[in-house]
This record gives sequence, C-alpha cells and structure tokens, in this order.
Amino acid sequence: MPLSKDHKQRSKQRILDSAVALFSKYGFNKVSINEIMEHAQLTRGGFYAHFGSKEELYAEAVIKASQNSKIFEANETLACDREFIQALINGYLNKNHISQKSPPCPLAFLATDVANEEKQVREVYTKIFKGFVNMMNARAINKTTTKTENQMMALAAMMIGGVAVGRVLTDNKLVDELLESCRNIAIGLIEQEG
Amino acid sequence: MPLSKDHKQRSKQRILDSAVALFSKYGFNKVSINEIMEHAQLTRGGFYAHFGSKEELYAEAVIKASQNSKIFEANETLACDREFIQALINGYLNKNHISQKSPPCPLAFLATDVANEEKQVREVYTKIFKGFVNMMNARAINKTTTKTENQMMALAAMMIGGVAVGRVLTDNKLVDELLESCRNIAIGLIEQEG
DNA sequence: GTCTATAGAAAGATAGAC
DNA sequence: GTCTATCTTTCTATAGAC
Repeated sequence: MPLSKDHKQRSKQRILDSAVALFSKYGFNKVSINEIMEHAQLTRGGFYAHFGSKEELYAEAVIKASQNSKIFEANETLACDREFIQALINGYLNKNHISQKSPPCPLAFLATDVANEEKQVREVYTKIFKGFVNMMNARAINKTTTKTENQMMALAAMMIGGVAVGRVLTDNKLVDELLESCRNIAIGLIEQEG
Repeated sequence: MPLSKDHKQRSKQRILDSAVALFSKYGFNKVSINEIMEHAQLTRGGFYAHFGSKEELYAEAVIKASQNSKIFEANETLACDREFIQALINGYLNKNHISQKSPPCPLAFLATDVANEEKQVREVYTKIFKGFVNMMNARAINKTTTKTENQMMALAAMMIGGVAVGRVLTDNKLVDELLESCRNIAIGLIEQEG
C-alpha cells in the first residue's frame, strides 16, 4: 500500500473515532463537522475528501461504534455460554458504559437520535440490532426454539432501554437502582427454561 | 378569566401540542421554532410571549407529552390491577404507539434526545420516569417488597427500550416480533411472584 | 398578544491554492 | 490530501408597529 493511501486511511479512522465519541456524547445534530475535524486534529475543508456528507459519516460511525463496543465480542471469547452472557449483561448494564468509560453501544446511545435520520442510517442500526439478537440467541442457555428468541429480543430491549434511560437520569442513586434491577431481571431471564 | 388571558392560554396550549408532536417525531434539534409556530398557526415572533427559550419549551413539552400519553392513566381507570397493567403493556408496546397514532410517551420517543440537553429537561424526564415506575409499583400484582420494585423498574426499561428501538427499525416484520416478544416477557414478569 | 422585519451567529458544503 | 476562504442557508432571538 502506498504511503499516501495509508495516510489517508489513518486520517479517516481518526475522523471516525472522533465522530463516534462526539455523536455518542452529544447526538448527531449537536455536533458540527468542524468540531469533529478539530477533534481529529484536521481542518474543516478536508472532510469531504473522506465522506460525501455528514449523514454518510453518521452511518459509518454507527458501524464503527458497534465494532468498538462489547456487543460483538462473541467471536473473540472462549468463555462458556453462561459466563459469556453474564459478562455481557454486567458490562453492558454498567455505570462505566453509561459514562463512556467503556466504548458506547450505539443501539443505546443513539436510539432516538437515529430514529430521526434518513433510511441509510436506520438500516445500519437495524442490521446491528439483528446481529446483537442473533449473537445472544446463539449463546442462549436452555435453548429450545421460539421462546428463546422471544426472550433474547426482549432482553436486548431491556438492556438498550436501561442504558438509554440511565444516561438521562439526574438522580445518581436511581441510576444504580435501575442498572441493578435490569441486571437482576436479565440474569433471571437467561436462566429460565427457554 | 378575562378574554385576553384565555386567548393567550389557548395559544400556549396550541404551541405545546405542536411541540409535542414535532419534537416526538423529529427530535429537538431537527425542529425549528418557526416550524412549531407555523404548525400552531402562529408566526415566529410571537413565540417569546409564551416561552423564554427553546429549551424552556422543551421542558414543558416533555411534561405535556407525559400527560397526554397512557403512562399516567392510572388514576383515571377503575380496572383491577391485572387488567390495568396488562392494558398498559399492550397499549404501550404497540404499533399504534410507535406510529404516533396514540400519543407518544416522551420516555421512549425522546430518550437519547433528552440526554443531550441541559439539566432542566433531564430533571423533568427523571421525575416522569420515577412517576411511571411508582405507578406500576402501586398496581403490581403479587406484591412483596424490593423484588417488585426491581421487576417494575426493569419492566419500564424494557417497555421504553422496545418502543425506542422499534421506532428506528426499517424491517416491519422485525418490529412486530420485537413488540410481541416484549409484551410476552412483560406479561410473564408481572405474573411472577414478587 | 401577535405581527413583520431583521440582527447576529453558526451550520453544511464548495472552490481553489499548495 | 489537506489547507484557507467563502457561499448560501438556516437558526435563535430581538425590536418595534399595531
């Protein structure tokens, strides 16, 4: 690969990383291209050498965020199903996740934000959600058939809802209670006969 | 009440209704004051006779949306606890809710949107969430103590998450599956011993 | 209390130098 | 490929007539 191409790729990745961090923290509309480029230590004008529009960046940033987050660690761990899924639940429904000390999951951080965008971004979100549910299905304990799918989809909704709501609440004690409640019910769900 | 004061009140309510509809559909940043005022059949300049800023309108609109939605119907119905809470779950985790054919619940429609705003709006959201959970607790079946609170808070997260995610998905069949899964698990949860 | 008109700031996107 | 400079649009908010 020529040096210039490598350089361009690295710039693009820096832009994407900045976009993930800023969009997750402030939402799509509250962040300007200028801010993203400055965060990536570049200048405004260079943006369009990498992306055709701000919307296009958003779609790629949502994918990148999902890759960074815990929700697709499935393939990389050798833990048994129970250990794996418990670790996923505990890491996801966690204060470090809410405060972005661990990489933010776009399904929770950008849920209503993506709902307001064009089809392109919503399709990306849909695909990531499907992947998340499928992965949990594959790892589910006490599997049978449809009931497991039911449980895993509802579990995904609870995890996403718990983090999305927890991020809004101004009452710190309530956030702790919410996260703990969701973790408890979630763990109960996966132990149930499916 | 003098006629002018009544007139002003009605204008303010029209502005609030427009704000609820447009913010819920497009999000805070995608909607301009001009659009809200036109939707309320008024002109741009008149806005500041009613609200000090766009943020202030948002806070009031979130309250108004919660009052319109199903989540505070508790005091108005005489149905027994089981009937009431089942009806709430079925009405909330419903396609008519997602498409805003029934009044949108701000907890689901504005979750990550509110997370990006100032403390004032987030405190309003927090209060509404508390009220929602408390109401469900009061109506819970097979009550005991802490375990019920756990269940109801996790249930709230699942309901909010289910609607928030369902609103994004571009795959209609998947939306149906998601809503049905959440309804099934939710009904199962409230029938559990608490 | 509501209107028209406009100030002032910031955004997305483009043009052209190097 | 990245820079500076700028076009054009759109926004919040204010001023002043009625």
